Amino acid sequence: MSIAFVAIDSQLGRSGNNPQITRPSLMKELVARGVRITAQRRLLVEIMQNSPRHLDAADLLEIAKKEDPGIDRATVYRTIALLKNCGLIDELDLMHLQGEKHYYEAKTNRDHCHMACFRCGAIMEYASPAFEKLKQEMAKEGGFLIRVVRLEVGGFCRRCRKAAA
Amino acid sequence: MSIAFVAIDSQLGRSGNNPQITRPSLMKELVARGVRITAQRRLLVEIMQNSPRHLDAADLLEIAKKEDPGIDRATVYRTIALLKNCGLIDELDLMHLQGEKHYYEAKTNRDHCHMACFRCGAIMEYASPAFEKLKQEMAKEGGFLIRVVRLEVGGFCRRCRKAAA
DNA sequence: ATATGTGCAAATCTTTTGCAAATTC
DNA sequence: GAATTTGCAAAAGATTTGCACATAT
Repeated sequence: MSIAFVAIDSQLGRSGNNPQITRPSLMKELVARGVRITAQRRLLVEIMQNSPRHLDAADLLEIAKKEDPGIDRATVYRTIALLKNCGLIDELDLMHLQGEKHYYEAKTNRDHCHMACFRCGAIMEYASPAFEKLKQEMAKEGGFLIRVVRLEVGGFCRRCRKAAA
Repeated sequence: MSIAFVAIDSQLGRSGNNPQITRPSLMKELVARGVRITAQRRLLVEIMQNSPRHLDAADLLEIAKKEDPGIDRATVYRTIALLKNCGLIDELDLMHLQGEKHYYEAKTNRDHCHMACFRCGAIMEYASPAFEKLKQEMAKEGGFLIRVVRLEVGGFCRRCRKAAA
C-alpha cells in the first residue's frame, strides 16, 4: 500500500462547469452481463467500488485478505481482467512514479485525466469539456471507435513547482 | 520484434492545419547536456532516432546486436533511462496490446496521441490544436507544470469497426 | 450435475542491480 | 589517471498459468 498518493489524491472535476462525476454500480453491471457472482468477486468488487484511492493489485489483495485471508493473488488478477474486459474499470500507470505496476478505478460517467507530481507523488484528477471535445475530434477525424481513453500527465504540482523554484 | 504494428503505424498529424512534425537530434541534445558519448549509446540512439516504428527494449536490443553482438540488455535499459531522464524520449504502453512492455519514441516538437486498434493492432498517431489547448488548460487550471504527456486511446480503427459490424 | 471459478505453486516476462573489467575524456 | 559505463549473472517485481479441488447456478 503506497503512502505517497494520499496527499492531494482525487481532486476530480475542478474545471468550472463540470456536472457531478458518478460511478455505475460494478455489481449491477456484472449481473446485467450475466457474470457469475462468487464470494471473492463480490468482495473485490466492493473494495474497488468504495476505494477513494487508486489501488494496485497488491493493495487490493492486502485489503481483501482482511476479510477473506484465504483469497489468492491469482483471483485478484483474474477479477481485474474480468472487470477490464467488461469495460467496467480503467487501468492507470500514474507515470510509473511507484514502479511498473498498474492502478485501477471504477469507470466514471466522465473520462478524466490524471496528473502526477514527480516530486510529492500527489495525483490530481482533471475533467473538462475540452477533453470531451478532443475525444470527439479524434473519433471523427481518425474514423476511430473509442473504447478506452487514458490521459496521464507528469510534472510538478502547484506546491512543488514553487518549492523547487 | 512485433509484427502487428506495421500496418497503419505512424499516420501522424492528420488534423487539418498541423505544422510539420519534427524531431530534435538526440545525439546533439545529449552532447549539449554534457552526456558522455560511448559506442553503445551512439548506436542505440541512432536506432531510436531513425526507427519509423515504436520499439520496445527487446526490439532495440535485437536491432543493436546486428551491429554490436556484444551489447547487453542492461545497457539498453540504462540508455533508455538516460534518454527518458533527459526528457528526450517518450514512453508508451500502446494499450498493452502486446503485453506489459514499454515502447519508446524520440520526442517530437508536438505532443500527439496514440490510438491503438484492439482488433488489428494498428497504431495511429494524432496531433491537433485541441490537444494543445487541453494541455494549456490543465496547466492553468491545475497550477501544474507539465513535463510529460501521454494520451493513449484503445478501440477500433475505421477498417476494423466496419469489419466487426 | 455441470460448468465455472479458486487456491496453490511454479513459470514467465520485463526490468533492475552488484560488481569486476573495460572505456571515455 | 580518474570517473563513468559496460557486460555478466543473478535478483527483483508484476503478472500469468496448469491443474486438482471447491463452488455457484
